[in-house]
Amino acid sequence: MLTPNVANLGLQFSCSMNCLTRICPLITLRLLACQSRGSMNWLYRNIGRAIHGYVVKVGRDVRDDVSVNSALVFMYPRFGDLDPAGSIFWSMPERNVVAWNTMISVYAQTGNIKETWGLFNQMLVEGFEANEITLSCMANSSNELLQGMMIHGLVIKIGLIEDEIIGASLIDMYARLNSLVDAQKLFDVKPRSEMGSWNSLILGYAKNGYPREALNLFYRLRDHRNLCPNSISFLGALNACAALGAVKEGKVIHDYFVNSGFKVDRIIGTSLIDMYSKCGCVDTARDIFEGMKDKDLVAWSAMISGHGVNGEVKEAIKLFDRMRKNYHLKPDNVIFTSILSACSHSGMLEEGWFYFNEMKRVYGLEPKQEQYACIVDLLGRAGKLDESLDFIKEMPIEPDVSVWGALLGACRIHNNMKLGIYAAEKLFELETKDAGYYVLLSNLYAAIGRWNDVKKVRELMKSRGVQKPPGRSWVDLNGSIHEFFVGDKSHPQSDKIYMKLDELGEKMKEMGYIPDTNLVLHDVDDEVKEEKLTSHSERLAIAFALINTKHGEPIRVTKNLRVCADCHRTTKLISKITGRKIIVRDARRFHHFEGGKCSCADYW
DNA sequence: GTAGGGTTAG
Repeated sequence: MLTPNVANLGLQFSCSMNCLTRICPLITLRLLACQSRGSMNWLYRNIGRAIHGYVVKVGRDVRDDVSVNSALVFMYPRFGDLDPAGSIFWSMPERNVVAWNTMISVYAQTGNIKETWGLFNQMLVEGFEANEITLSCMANSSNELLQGMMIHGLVIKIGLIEDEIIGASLIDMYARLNSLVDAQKLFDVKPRSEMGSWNSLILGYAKNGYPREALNLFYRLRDHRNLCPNSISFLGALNACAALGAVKEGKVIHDYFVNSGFKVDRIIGTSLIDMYSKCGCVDTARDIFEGMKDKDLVAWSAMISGHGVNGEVKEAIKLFDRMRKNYHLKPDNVIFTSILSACSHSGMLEEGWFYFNEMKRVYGLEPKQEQYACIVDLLGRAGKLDESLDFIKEMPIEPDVSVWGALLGACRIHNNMKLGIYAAEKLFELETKDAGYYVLLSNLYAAIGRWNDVKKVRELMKSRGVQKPPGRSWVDLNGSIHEFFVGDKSHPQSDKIYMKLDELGEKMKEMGYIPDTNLVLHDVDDEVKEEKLTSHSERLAIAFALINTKHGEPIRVTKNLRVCADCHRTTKLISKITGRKIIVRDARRFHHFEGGKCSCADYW
């Protein structure tokens, strides 16, 4: 029985027309129940549509009911159908705050920031008063600090600053806008008993580049006299471990979760898949994934990208095909992004194009910036730079920073100065604050010795307040983290580390290795450049790990920036010389080095 | 009835 009808939904009533309104709450409840995100999604979608059909037919009282309509507005976007939500909302004969909130939250969740703010303004103009849920949604869809502060001000003015929902949303907002100090301040003045605030701040730190702080806060909560972590707190902690690549710490937290009596549900399961994948333990992630009873799109998504990011493209594609064949799940933009990026990082040009076309043809999904960037990347890495530019020119939407950035990255790989500089100009017109792009352009200029332009890029960064974080690499040795900066000599074992690097350097030179000094960003002579290169943070970390682990044991290193081409070559050689498996996770992906080769096949 | 916690490229 695949097509539900009203009879089997329990909505057949024998009541006269004037008591029709009585069934509205029941219909509303049924509609709201249609929001499973699991593998039964398709069935609920059919049920929801059937109920909607019934609502339209049964009579004006039901058709015009505010709750019923709000529930419909709420339901459709859960199935990815945004249009019906908008048209239902606008054709409602009367609306209340809940109806407005529902529509605002739909726009906020789908990232339509302009529409969200427009709706919010109109709601106020029409004389409705914002409540805690409205303002929580608005905090959510503030993507600039000024907007956020305005909402914060409004919260104070309306007298809702004590509200727990709002407190958590504001913390979340400040963290997302990279204003962790403000987030911490809000947390500090809140009554500490509010779990919402703890969780918001733990997640805020974890997701916004401060994983260590997230874990510290999580441990404070663990040791708290009156409170203990709930499953959301664990999400934050696992997220932080994923960001750190700290698999041992992650495993301890995983065990702690289970021993505390929590059940690994779909959400924690997905988070575990993500954590283990991002720590390079794809097998463990896979075990958890296979053990999950009801996998939804997000779980599949996490596992597919887990394979992709670890260089296992074939596995990623196999899994994607399995998902489409065996389940009634409709892939979304996120899954396609993972698949496309996996293809581009393995140079699978044809496959990438195939999936890009399939997105629209089979699933009716409109490609977004992310997917366009993937294709630009795909063409660019394969050396088809002109085709890549043509592709950008034909895009139906205005290319954003990520698209131009992908072209710039490809130009650097293939040393195409002219096009690279063009891409960079386009990129910087968009006023990005992402330091990585400035470094790319700077590298381009440095490679051809245009030091004046290198200086100009630096000045541009300064004037725009862009800061390049210093390169850091770290190793998790028996649960404690050892961290290294470029040229770092502060570690107690520093002498041994540099001796190890010298020893490896000699062996590498015997194998014909010549350092690529183009990659050092300073206007200095070659000897000094070489010295800087040999002390890149990941090399220090690798040498440290070699000294402190048993022979044959794999080495895991995490780096905050992307690994440079020279370190990549070097690590390949070190894996051959020492016979060790070296797993490096950089800011973007994994490199599994073994026997002189890397899983990324030199595409990254 | 409406919010908040899992997945995404460059």
